[in-house]
Amino acid sequence: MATKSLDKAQKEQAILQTASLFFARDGYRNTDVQAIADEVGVGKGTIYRYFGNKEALFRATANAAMEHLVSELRPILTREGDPIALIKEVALAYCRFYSQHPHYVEILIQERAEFRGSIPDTHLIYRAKNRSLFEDLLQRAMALGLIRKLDVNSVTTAFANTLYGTVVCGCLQGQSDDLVALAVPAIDLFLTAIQVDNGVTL
Amino acid sequence: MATKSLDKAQKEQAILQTASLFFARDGYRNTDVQAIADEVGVGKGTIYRYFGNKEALFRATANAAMEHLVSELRPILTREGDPIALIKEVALAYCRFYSQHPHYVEILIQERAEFRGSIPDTHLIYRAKNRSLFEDLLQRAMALGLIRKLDVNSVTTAFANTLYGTVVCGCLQGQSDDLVALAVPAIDLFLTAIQVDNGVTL
Amino acid sequence: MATKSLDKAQKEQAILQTASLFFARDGYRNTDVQAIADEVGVGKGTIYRYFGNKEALFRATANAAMEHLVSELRPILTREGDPIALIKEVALAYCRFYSQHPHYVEILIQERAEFRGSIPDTHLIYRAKNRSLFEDLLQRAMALGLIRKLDVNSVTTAFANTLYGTVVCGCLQGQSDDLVALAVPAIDLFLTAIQVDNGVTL
Amino acid sequence: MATKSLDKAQKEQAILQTASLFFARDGYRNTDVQAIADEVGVGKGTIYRYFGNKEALFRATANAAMEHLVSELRPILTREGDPIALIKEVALAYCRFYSQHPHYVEILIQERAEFRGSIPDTHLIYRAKNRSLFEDLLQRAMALGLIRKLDVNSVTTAFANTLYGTVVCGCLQGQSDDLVALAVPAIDLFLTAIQVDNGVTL
DNA sequence: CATGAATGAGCCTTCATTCAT
DNA sequence: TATGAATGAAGGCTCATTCAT
Repeated sequence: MATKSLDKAQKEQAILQTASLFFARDGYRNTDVQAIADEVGVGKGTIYRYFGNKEALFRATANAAMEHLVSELRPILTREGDPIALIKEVALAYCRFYSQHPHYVEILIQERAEFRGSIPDTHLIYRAKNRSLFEDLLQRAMALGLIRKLDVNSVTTAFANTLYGTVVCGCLQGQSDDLVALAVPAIDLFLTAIQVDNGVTL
Repeated sequence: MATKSLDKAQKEQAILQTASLFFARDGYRNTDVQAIADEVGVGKGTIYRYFGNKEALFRATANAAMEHLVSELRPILTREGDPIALIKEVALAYCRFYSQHPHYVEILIQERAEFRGSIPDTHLIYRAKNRSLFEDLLQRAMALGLIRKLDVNSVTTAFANTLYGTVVCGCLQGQSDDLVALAVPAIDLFLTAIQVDNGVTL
Repeated sequence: MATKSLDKAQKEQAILQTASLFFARDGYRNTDVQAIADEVGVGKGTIYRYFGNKEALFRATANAAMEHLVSELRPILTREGDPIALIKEVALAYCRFYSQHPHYVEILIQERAEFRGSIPDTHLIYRAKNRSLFEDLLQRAMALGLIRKLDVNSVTTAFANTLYGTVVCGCLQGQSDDLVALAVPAIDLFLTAIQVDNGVTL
Repeated sequence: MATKSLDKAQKEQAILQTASLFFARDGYRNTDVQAIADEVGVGKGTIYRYFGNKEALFRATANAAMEHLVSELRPILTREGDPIALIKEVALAYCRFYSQHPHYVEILIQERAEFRGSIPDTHLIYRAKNRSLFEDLLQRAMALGLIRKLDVNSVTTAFANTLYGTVVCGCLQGQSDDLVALAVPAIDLFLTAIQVDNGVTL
């Protein structure tokens, strides 16, 4: 055949892709590196050559998942426009992302389960790296008088945790294909709570 | 000596307790049943006699954790009084519980990681069994005109997911000893959102 | 109940009986002493009190089987009458015995399989103890001129091995309920061969 | 070194050979796969790679034994010449084979003891596959008027069982190095019985 | 005497990782 | 550079035996 073998980058991507699916479907510990190699069509040694060991391979999949997520959310977070609308939009995009890639949720759970404590959670690293963008949105909304004076940090954490809880529990309950619908009430409650004129001081 | 050895129930509890800590600290797959036996001071065979196999032992710890949680929340959920106050109280109790028993969070994560799909998640079974009590509180509050007309089911789910996300992410970030403080903003946002006179229609 | 528990001898017999069936059905190594105890309805400790250990229990079943066999064959071997007829009769009785108690065949195989070499085979001990009775029959027949001059020892061994082979292979092939029919041709060939007037010198 | 390690087929043979000896000497259940690996000088994993599991390894030894036996008997069974002489020759070869490889007898016993019923006995499978060759010899002898009119099937079974009984009992009695001498009387009795001019109708 | 809970040595099997080709 | 055969540490589970009650 013409392209008998993929080039290095393509092969790495193929391994990552397959590993991701296997880790999500079978769990980290139940996934045999050999099975990934067989599925991709490379030797087991190649995987070790590319990724060093099983743990590193796994982490690479977790990172790729988060990179993927960020690549979808960043454009929204950095877009001009009504901050309230953007907050809603990014929240929905977050849910839609996991709805389209439910195995990423499993990856996050697997990571925590297997490596709890030994290294910082990839999910939280990415949250930390990007939360300032979300906080900027809140600041902007506050400056425009669209939302009440709130502790931006606490509210960001609360919202992030709410979305996380919704996505994870939704997937656990087999509603991964409808995470958006599941999240809408939670998002609306959040927006309701932060907006002005509700006569309540938080 | 008087109490040379524990009675059957005590021994079972001791095994469950130790298993719980080991599973939480090392993960399900990284925990050697022998290590649990050694720590408890019984033979490995005794553990197998009591629980059948490693998986059953693990599930027993997950169940015990949930029973424990329920035993703390039920009295609040079934208490008379201001529903809004009770909602807040039960949410705080939920967080306090996990703050005091952070390893239970790990147990839930481990369960999902290892047995995803093969059996319904213990956490969700318990949530399902007890959610009607929470919904009753919302209904009561609604009847009293304390909160807006909302879809009780959706709101319950949203709130449960929020608390779950807060607890899990809090533990992941090493803030397990202060889950209550972490949750307060989220709880207040929720209460703000559902209460009347905020001029917003959900 | 009146006879709440069996007396010592009865209990020993019951254990032996059950052990025999279990060892034959499941094999020595696959038989759990606990299972025997449960089936008999006694404590496991009782079995150990009566028989010492699993191996001794097994040997006791092998011995009982052989005692049983001998108790059926002896009367024939020691009976007066036509030696040729008695030879045939004892051979048929041997086969009939195993046809009626096919699990004894398994016991013999199990014994050999598990204890090969470590102790003399029960089956062969009994054969040795009783072969002189068979040889007496041959001597008698020879003295009466009914059979040719043969080496009694060799012929006895040859016949015993033939019957053994027939019984064992018959059972292995699932023809344990018809060992007699299977043996008749072999027995007749044997009788034909040893009798006079066949013009052949062995 | 030139032949640093054995090639695949050689290694498989070495494992089979060693396994065969261990299973025969210690019994199936008492043989530790690790011990075989150590003796052969390979890792335990290698054995599992080659044979899958302990049972399959065992069955492979049983099959190899039978293939070996057949490879020795077939040339005789298919040779031209005096059928009576060939019958005697093949019988002697059968005994000589087990005399030279007495551990194969143990393998057959072990197989039956451990797997009774769960799978057809290897020994009997091979007997079934090759008995027609022996029956052909009998037919030929009958056609030539060398032996009486007999039921070929019954006689074949009788003879096979006789040889089996002789070999097994011979080995059990520690006479494995002289099975041929042990069998000669039985073989001669058989040949005497089937040949013509003995004035008896079976 | 009888019991059966407790024990722990023993063994099969898996799979991450290595390294000779 | 790619491969995949070989490795062996690790761990789940069983069950004969003991002994306190």
